[in-house]
Amino acid sequence: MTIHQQPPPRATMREVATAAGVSLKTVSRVVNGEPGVREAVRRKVEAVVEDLGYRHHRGASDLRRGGQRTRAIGVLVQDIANDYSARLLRSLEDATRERGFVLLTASLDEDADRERQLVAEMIARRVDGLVLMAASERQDYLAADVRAGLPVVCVDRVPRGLAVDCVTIDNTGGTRAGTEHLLRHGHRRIAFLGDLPTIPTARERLEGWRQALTAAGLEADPALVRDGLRTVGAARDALLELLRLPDPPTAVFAARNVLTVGCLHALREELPGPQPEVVGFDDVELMDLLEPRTTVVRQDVEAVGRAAAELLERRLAAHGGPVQHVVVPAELVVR
Amino acid sequence: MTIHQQPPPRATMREVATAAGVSLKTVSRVVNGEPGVREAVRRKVEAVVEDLGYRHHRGASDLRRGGQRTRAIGVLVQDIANDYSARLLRSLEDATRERGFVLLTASLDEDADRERQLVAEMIARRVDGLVLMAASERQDYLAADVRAGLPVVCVDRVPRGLAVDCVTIDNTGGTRAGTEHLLRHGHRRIAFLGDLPTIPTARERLEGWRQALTAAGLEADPALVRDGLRTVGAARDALLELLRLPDPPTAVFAARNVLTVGCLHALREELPGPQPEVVGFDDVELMDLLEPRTTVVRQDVEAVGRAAAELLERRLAAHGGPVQHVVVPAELVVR
DNA sequence: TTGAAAGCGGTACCAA
DNA sequence: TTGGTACCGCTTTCAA
Repeated sequence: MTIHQQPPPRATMREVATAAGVSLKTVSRVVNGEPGVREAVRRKVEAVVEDLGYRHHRGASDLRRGGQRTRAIGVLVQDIANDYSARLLRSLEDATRERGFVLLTASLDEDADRERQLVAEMIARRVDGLVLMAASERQDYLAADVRAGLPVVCVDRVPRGLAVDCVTIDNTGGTRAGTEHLLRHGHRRIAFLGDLPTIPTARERLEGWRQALTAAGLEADPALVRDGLRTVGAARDALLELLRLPDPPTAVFAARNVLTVGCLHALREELPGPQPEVVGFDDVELMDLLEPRTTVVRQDVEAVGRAAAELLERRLAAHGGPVQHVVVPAELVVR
Repeated sequence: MTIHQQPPPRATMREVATAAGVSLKTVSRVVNGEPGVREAVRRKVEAVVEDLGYRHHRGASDLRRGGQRTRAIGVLVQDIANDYSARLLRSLEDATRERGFVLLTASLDEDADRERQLVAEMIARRVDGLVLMAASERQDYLAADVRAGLPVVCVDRVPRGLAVDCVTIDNTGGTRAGTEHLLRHGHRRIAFLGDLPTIPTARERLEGWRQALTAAGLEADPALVRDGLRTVGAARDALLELLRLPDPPTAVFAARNVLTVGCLHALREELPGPQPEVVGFDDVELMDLLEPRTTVVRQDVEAVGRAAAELLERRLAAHGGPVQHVVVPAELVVR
């Protein structure tokens, strides 16, 4: 017979108080480092705390203090396993750690339902604020909570239907710069590989490509656009397909790190014509060591995280004030 | 003059009850989807909930339910921005999401003090369990909490001074396999680049290198070992230095992803002699496209996450039972 | 310096 | 089907 011995429940303040022969309130004072306790009493209580393995219960404490301050921030990103999301998370962690914040994190996978569900979960847990890399088209479902004082900062994507602070990369400008780089190299037929067109960021990058071509007096040929690409394999296949066109591109702009990797894989295949030049959005480790050299538009993810943390803390300190939109410039890294 | 208008506090169940003209308990029933409420009343309450923007307060609920179930898991990894940690996190997320768990995440940066501080923080927040990629040498400071029923699973590193479940990679075996691969290629002087020797994982990998050499009847020359390496640059410099030895290595085993990248950078430099063959622990994206082809020991991070989640849930369901140690095999990917 | 009692936002038990 | 009351673990107020 297996007996599942329930471990003894954790000691509470009351138990510490009883064991130390003092009142509950005195224990509270000691645990919170408040003054007004005789040194001898304080020592006695601390000994019992140690002895009973007492651990402060933040939930109960927060509840009683009432002030809606859990010192937790909810962070919803696309995919924690993706380098971009992971680095953003890390930079948020660094920017908030010293003030004692803890991060509740989750991945959305471009799923709007998951976003709403997780946002609700975070709110139920009374996070002090929310950093959101939205998967949904519109975030108006958050309006009531924002009105109720929940600080929200959208990152990477501009909020729609909701007036909150946000931090984005200059997607259009970055893509334009990358495309112009290819134009300067004499390319006239430049393909574009993009993510789901439902993602604002993806649309902005497509727009940058279009702007660069138009400004150069070229037609933005729709036949050279492949979007809705989400994986390395899809990008690879798309590029190979483009190269088999009657009038194939001589260069390609890959609008996301995963897609750039896909292009580089495609270049290893038997190509029907000359090797196209690749420029990608997002730098990827080791790419600087690869032949052919691939120029990239690099985003300063750490700056995005820092800015988001700053905006959040400002709202945390004082609700109100106009909504802010920080645009972090993208840098062209020519290789 | 700036007025910081405090937003109205969130509506409570009591307020919903008053507004709906029912008792507090009835609202609780509706919110929790409990039976025993007339359809008309339920609808009325739901309307008021919507109207007042009521949001359930999990903290208060958990407190009253008492059962120590916050449905939150604390995950402490080395560095969220590192690919390995990020993928582990993601696989833990996937494995626990369906059961409604939320992840509290933080990076330790090999800092034992930070580990203790963050563990305390997690416990104060009453996480249901802890996944720990330890930075500390010994985890005995957790003994009281484990005895009190806190499920802890150590990942990547075997716990010391604490009897808890753990999931590790076969570091020694993986490194041995990688080193044997180099021996088969005829190499006799094989260098080893490793992380801080205080990290058990790093020591195990060094041991694998040693075992392979000894088994081949060779001396494990300490002059060919460089450890304490933490960055790409440090690994690069270390390899270049080794290659300038009077009797330089003809091959090198890099014991971590960052160090392998460093080696690949070194190969781009002006080398004093022939190019050494590199084998690395951890696969890195794009490495398969690089020349020279680099063989790697690949770890199944997702399997580690799944196993950790499984062990955790087992403890969550029923405390007790013998401590388990899952070893995930490492795979040699020959290129 | 110390403690008793009330209450934070909910849930459980039992009575109506 | 509904509601009153006690209470989860802690902090606050105020009195001793």
